[in-house]
Amino acid sequence: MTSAQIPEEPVGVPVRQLPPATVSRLTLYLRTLNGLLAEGIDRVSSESLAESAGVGSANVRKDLSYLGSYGTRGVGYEVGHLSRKIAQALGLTHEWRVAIVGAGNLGRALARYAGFESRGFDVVALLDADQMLVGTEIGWLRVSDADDLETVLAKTRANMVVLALPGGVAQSVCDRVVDAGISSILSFAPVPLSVPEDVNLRKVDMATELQILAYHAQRLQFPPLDQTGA
Amino acid sequence: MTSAQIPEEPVGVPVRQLPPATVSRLTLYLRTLNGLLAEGIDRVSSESLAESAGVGSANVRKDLSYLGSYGTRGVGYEVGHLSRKIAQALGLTHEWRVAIVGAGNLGRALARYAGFESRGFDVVALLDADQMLVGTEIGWLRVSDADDLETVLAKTRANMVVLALPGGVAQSVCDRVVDAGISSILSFAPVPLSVPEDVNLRKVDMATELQILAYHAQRLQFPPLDQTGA
DNA sequence: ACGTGTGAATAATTTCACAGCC
DNA sequence: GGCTGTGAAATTATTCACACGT
Repeated sequence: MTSAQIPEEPVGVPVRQLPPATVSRLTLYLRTLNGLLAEGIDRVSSESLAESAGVGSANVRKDLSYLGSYGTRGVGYEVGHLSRKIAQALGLTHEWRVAIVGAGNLGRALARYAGFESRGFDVVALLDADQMLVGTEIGWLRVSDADDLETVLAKTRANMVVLALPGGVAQSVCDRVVDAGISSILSFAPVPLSVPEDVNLRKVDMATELQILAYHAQRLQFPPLDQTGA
Repeated sequence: MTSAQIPEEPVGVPVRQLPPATVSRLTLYLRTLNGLLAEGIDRVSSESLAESAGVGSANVRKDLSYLGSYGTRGVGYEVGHLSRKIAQALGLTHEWRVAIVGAGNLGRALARYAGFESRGFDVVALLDADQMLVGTEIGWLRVSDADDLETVLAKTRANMVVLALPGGVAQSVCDRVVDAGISSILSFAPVPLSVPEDVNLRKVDMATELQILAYHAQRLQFPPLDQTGA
């Protein structure tokens, strides 16, 4: 039983707009903090947060300062408290219901990915257009028919959608998702998608990441070749 | 103590180093260009590249100018040529052999992900510690025993490794991979990893992406209560 | 005309360095 | 002594605006 530590601040959302670079690092800090929590460690310095996130400690302190002054000078940060503050700033105190469209390899992997549940994202639906898959159980979900997209989204009150489908159909499904009123979309489709301005679209492309690695690897492994193109 | 800092490079040769932000956008342009190629479209403007990448056109032109002047004023860029130039700049003309460690849901999804092959990455091995999986066929690969990691990496001459495994074992496997001489690692493990400085590690965390979405969604749906004092 | 290429201007981000508090 | 919090400086990235070639 946790004794009364820090009085829960009556949510004031004292946070203004955070710099995008800060937002993405906050998720890294949060991950580290939750790991520390699990280990029972309750204090942490900007230095060690910095190390596990791979950034400088001044950067960490600056990021955290946007949330307010939750550290103790000469001591560090209290893990539980900081974790809660970051979660709050990121909007993770709300309930996020995620529908995954596409029950192929990736969609199935995502549907069973424990990391979602454990971090406050509730996977409420898994859809696919393939009639062979519709109705089958994957993880704890039954695959719904992608034809019923709008109905399923409404019924499950999903407020986020993950697109895990082939490039060919991504844009049309994306359009339907947008029309259904979803404004937060995470796409794993390896194609550019366009959405209205008020819709938030993030893209993850595994091959892209490998390409960036390739660029750096090339620079490490191979001497600067001179290639004056024909 | 590493003192690899170069205070200033008195270059006489054109600097080959690309800004990190440019490198990641180049992968987006490349994706678009390859799509255009497939459609048989052979010219493109910075404006339309910009649109599909979601950036400004001046940004595109600046990025491309680091590679040289491959556009034609008043006309645009020749799709095939530009595609090749970008691929070359990113080091995609080399042969990249990727070993995937972890044949769980995600590892399997990655092993069968067509996007790798089609973009010049050859998946040469899939490993797992689970004896139930070792020896089974996934996609066109037979799962190798993770105990034989070093041997498999050597035999397949893998030069990149993708970690698709649970957080608990990620660091130890990562260490072994590094010891085996791999210096380009893409991790999907939802934990911070530490590697020597000369090793290139990139991290993709699906939950992280959802968290960033959550932040923006929260700001859309629950407008910041404007109460600085009132 | 049109759209690239690019220096110059602006904005964002990171790093420095040190005052302030425990 | 140790470590946070934060203005100021440095660095990096984006945008502007227009000259230039086709």
